[in-house]
Amino acid sequence: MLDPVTKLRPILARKLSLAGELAGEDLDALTWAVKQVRRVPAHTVLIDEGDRPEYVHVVLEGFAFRYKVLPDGERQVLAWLVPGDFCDLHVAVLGEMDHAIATVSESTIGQIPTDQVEQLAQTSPALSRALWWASLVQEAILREWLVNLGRRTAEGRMAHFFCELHARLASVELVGDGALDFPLTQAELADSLGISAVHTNRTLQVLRDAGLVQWTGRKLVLANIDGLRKLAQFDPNYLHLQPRSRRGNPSNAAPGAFV
Amino acid sequence: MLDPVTKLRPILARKLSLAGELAGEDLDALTWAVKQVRRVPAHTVLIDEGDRPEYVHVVLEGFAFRYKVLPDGERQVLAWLVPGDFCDLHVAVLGEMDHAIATVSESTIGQIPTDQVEQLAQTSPALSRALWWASLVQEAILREWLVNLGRRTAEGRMAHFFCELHARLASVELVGDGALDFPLTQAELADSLGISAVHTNRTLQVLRDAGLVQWTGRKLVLANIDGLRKLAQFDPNYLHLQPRSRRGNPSNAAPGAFV
DNA sequence: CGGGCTTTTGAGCCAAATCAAAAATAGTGG
DNA sequence: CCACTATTTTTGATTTGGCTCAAAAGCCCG
Repeated sequence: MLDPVTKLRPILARKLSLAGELAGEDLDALTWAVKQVRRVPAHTVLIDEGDRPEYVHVVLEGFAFRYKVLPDGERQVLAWLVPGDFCDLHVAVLGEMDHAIATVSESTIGQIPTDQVEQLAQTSPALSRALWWASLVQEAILREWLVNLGRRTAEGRMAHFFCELHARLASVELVGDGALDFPLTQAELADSLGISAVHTNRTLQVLRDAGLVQWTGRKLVLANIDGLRKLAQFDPNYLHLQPRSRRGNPSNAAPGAFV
Repeated sequence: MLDPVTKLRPILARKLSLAGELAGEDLDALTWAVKQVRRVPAHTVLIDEGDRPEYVHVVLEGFAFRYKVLPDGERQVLAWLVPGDFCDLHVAVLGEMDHAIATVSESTIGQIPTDQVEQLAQTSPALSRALWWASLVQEAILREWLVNLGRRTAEGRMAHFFCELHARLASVELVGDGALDFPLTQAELADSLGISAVHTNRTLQVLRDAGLVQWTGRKLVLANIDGLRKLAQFDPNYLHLQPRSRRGNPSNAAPGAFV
């Protein structure tokens, strides 16, 4: 279980540092704006379609996911939200939610009053920019998912999903030598990849038998990341994780940088 | 051909009025910020993956589209940009483009220097909010497309695409009794729907034979919108086009409102 | 009127869906 | 700690939606 006081700030810091430099005071202000830290059971709806939330939610521990359910009952997962991710930074502008968000695993969720976020953003351009960045990266991920569903086979989609989650969790230091938390069922994975649950199972077996991944309990091990990346045609550029000044490792970069 | 001076402002006005009230001065400021209005041929790349654009592009006439191309040559269209849509409002925050944008038809494109947009947004909260709204609606469309590719059949996808385009063009007053401009080839439609060109053709025939659509030349007629909406399970909520105070037509709404 | 797109058709094939049932796991309460 | 459920995973058999390859027909436009 997370200790709100000592762990909240580091999580926000790790995440937002990816957007660029951020002053300590800005981080403090954001940390203090988190009015509640709730412990939420697995499979709990945090925000439902049609809601007009008064709080911005931040995932601090555990996994949550965006999703939509069609009239015929089909469900599509739209995004996975991992520690450091904001759930609904900008709903206020749109008015009401056009999708729902729920936890998969038991999670710790921070809540910031919507108006306080707006106020903070107005006070600090750097913080505003960092929150923007977080929001735009989520949009970039959405675009890549569209490519995933539109133009990759089941194997490619799954491999891509694993690579992305690995990269995202690694960026907030939640990967211990290739092993990451993976509290999903195969049915939930299926709804993320746009394939059936049965086919998800069979596709998974292919990746397993090829020695690419191991999935035991709620732990996922990417046993052969290069193989997965190749299979997935994975290019992490869209995650915008590398410092903006150093993209593509140009020859004039300092040797050893970012190793 | 568009007359920059007399038509630019109305296009921006129609689009941004959907976000809520906007003062005349704000619109003027934005209009004046458009430094260039370019006439661009069909099939021209406006911004490429990896670019760091100095201008924000606005479509004034014609259609453009976002897309990504995979190493194996597969292409996925990520979004269609129609008159009033901004192409790259916020790339500055992310640094570089993770996808490309090109025209399909001959188009008129307005260009606003990136720093001027930022400055305008800082000066006018209302304008800032309107631009935000435009950006977030594009994200909402992206989410719905994910549902489309993940959980609808080819027929449903195509019907949904037609319904969406109709709604979007109608919102900027570009639909004349069910007929809309549709300058795509079937191959481009295929890359939008995540299906093959051949299957696109056959799916189209099904919709045509069912009397749902007519597509001749570059004009598309939705002959049976209700039928299309049903087939597509189309719910326009995600476009966030209705005034925020009046969602779902509650019983206390004035009779005849929004007819 | 000819050459390059775009659309259409045909035939065969394959990836993934569906339906159904068995095996394995994970919880839960006694 | 074990029996009893409920969920999750796995397997099998069959069907189908959509893909590929290839060629023909239709268009547009100089």
